Amino acid sequence: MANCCASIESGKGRHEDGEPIGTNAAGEQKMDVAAIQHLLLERICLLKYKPGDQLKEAKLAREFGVSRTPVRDALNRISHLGLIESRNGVGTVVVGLSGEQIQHVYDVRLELACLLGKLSPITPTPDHLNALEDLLARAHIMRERFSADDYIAINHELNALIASMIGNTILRAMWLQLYVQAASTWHRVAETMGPDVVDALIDELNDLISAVKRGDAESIGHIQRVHISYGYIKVKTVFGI
Amino acid sequence: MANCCASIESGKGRHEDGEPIGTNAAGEQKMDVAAIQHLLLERICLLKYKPGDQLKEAKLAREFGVSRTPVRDALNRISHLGLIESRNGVGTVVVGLSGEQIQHVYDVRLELACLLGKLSPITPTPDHLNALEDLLARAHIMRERFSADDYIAINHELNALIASMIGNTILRAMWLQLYVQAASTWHRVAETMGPDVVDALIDELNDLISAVKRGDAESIGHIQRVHISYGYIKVKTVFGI
DNA sequence: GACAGGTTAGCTGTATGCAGCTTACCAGTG
DNA sequence: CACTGGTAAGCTGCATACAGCTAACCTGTC
Repeated sequence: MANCCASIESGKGRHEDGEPIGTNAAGEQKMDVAAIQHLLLERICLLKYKPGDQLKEAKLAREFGVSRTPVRDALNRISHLGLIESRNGVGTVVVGLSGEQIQHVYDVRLELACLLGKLSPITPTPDHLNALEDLLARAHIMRERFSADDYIAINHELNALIASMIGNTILRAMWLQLYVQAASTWHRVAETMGPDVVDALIDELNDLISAVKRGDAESIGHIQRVHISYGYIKVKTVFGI
Repeated sequence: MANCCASIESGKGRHEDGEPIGTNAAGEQKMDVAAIQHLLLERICLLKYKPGDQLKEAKLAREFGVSRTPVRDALNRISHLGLIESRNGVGTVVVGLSGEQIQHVYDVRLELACLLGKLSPITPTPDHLNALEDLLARAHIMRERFSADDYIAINHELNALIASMIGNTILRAMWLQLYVQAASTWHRVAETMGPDVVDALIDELNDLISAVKRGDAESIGHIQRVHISYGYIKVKTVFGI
C-alpha cells in the first residue's frame, strides 16, 4: 500500500537518474495495463504525482518491469481525464486543471451529488458501516496529530466507499471521474489548510454513519453535496475565483 | 463524408480479406491518433460499425495508412466508453450495451438534460439558428422519403450542435459521452421504427428553433429532455425493459 | 456418418529499434 | 560579460518483429 518509490522526477531538479535510486530494480513484479492505469491514477490523486511532474514512459516501464508499450496504453486510457498531457519531444507531464475547469468540475459534482440517492442507490450494508466507522476512528486519531498524507488517504477511501453505494453504473463512473479530476486540486488545498479540514471530515463521517444507520440512502448524496460545497469554497478562496 | 468502405467484417462472414475490396489501398492520407479516434467513434454512432462487428487493428492500420500502433492508441483512448472490447487471441469487437446499462445511460441523460441550461449555457448565435433550420429542412425532405442513414446523420449533427451550446466543459464532455453510448442503441431502434421518428424529430427541431429565437437557452435542455424521454420509451419497448 | 484431436491461421499483447522533435548546454564571438 | 549558433541528449510517436492465445478447420478413427 505505502509505495514510496514513485518513478518520477519533480519539476526542475533533473538529477539524471543513475539507475537505482530507490527503485529495487528487479524486485517489481510484472503488471498488466489495468493495474498500471489504476496505480497511475491513484498516484495522481494521492499527490505522489503533482502538476508539473514528468512521467517518463521508459522509467515507468522499468519500474513496472514491462516495456514502454503497456505504459503507453495505460497513459492513453486515462488521457481523456485531462490530467496528463504528452507532447512529442518533451515528455508526459501531469497538468493541473485551470481555474475555469476546476469550477466546471465542482459545479457538476454539486449537481451529481443530488442524483446519488435518486438513481437506483444501493442500500448500505453493515460492511459499509464498519468501513465508515473505521475511517472515523482514523480521522479522530489524526485530529490529535495532523498528517496531510493520512487525510488524503482517508478522503480517497471514503470516496471509493461512496461510489460503491451508487447502483447506476454510468453515474458511478462519472462520479469517480469527477473525483479524480478534483482530487489533485482539493488535496493540494487541504495540505495548505492543515488540521481545519479534519473537523469537517469528522462531521461528514458522523453524518454519513447516522444516515447509514437509519438506512437512509437518499441522504448520502446530500451529505456529500455539503462536503463538496465546503471544499469548493476553500478551493475558490485559494484560487481566487 | 460518405465513406462507404469501412474496414470491417460483420459477424460470421469471415471472407478472408483479399487485400483490395473497396479500399483504395494507398489513396488514404496518413491520419493521426485524434483523427482515428474521432472517426472510429463516429462510425460506431452512425452504425457503420454495429455490435458484434470486429475491428481488426491491422486492417484499420492499412486503411488509415499507418501502423498498428496509432490504431491501438485510438482504441485505448475510447475504451473507457465500454463500446469496444479487446480480447487476446480473438479480436476487438464492438459491443452493445446491456439492457441495464442502457437504462443507466438514459436515466443519467434525463437528469443531465435539465442541467444544460443551468450550468453556464452559451447564448445561441445566428449560426446556431441557421444550422437548426438547415436540419429542419433536411428533416422535412426526409418526411417525404424516409432514409435511416439520413435520420441518423441529422440526429448526430443535432447533438453536436446542442453540445456546442454547453458552456461547462465538463458537462459538455459528459453529454457527448452519454450520446455516444446511447447512439448505437437508439439508432438501431430508429431504423426499425421507420418514418414515425421523423415527426418527433421535426417537432423537436421546431421547439428548439422557437427557443433559440426567443434567446431562451434555459429551455433547450428541457426540450432535449423530452426528446430523450421519447427515445427512452421506444428503446424500452424494443428491449422489453 | 459422427466425433475427437491435432494442426494451423489469425488476432491481440509485448518488446524494441528508429525517426522526429525539443530543449538544455556549451563554445565562440562581439 | 552578454549573446548567438551549433550540438548533443532525451523524450514521445511510429513501425515492426515476435510471443501467446483462441478458434476454426481438417483429418483420422470408430
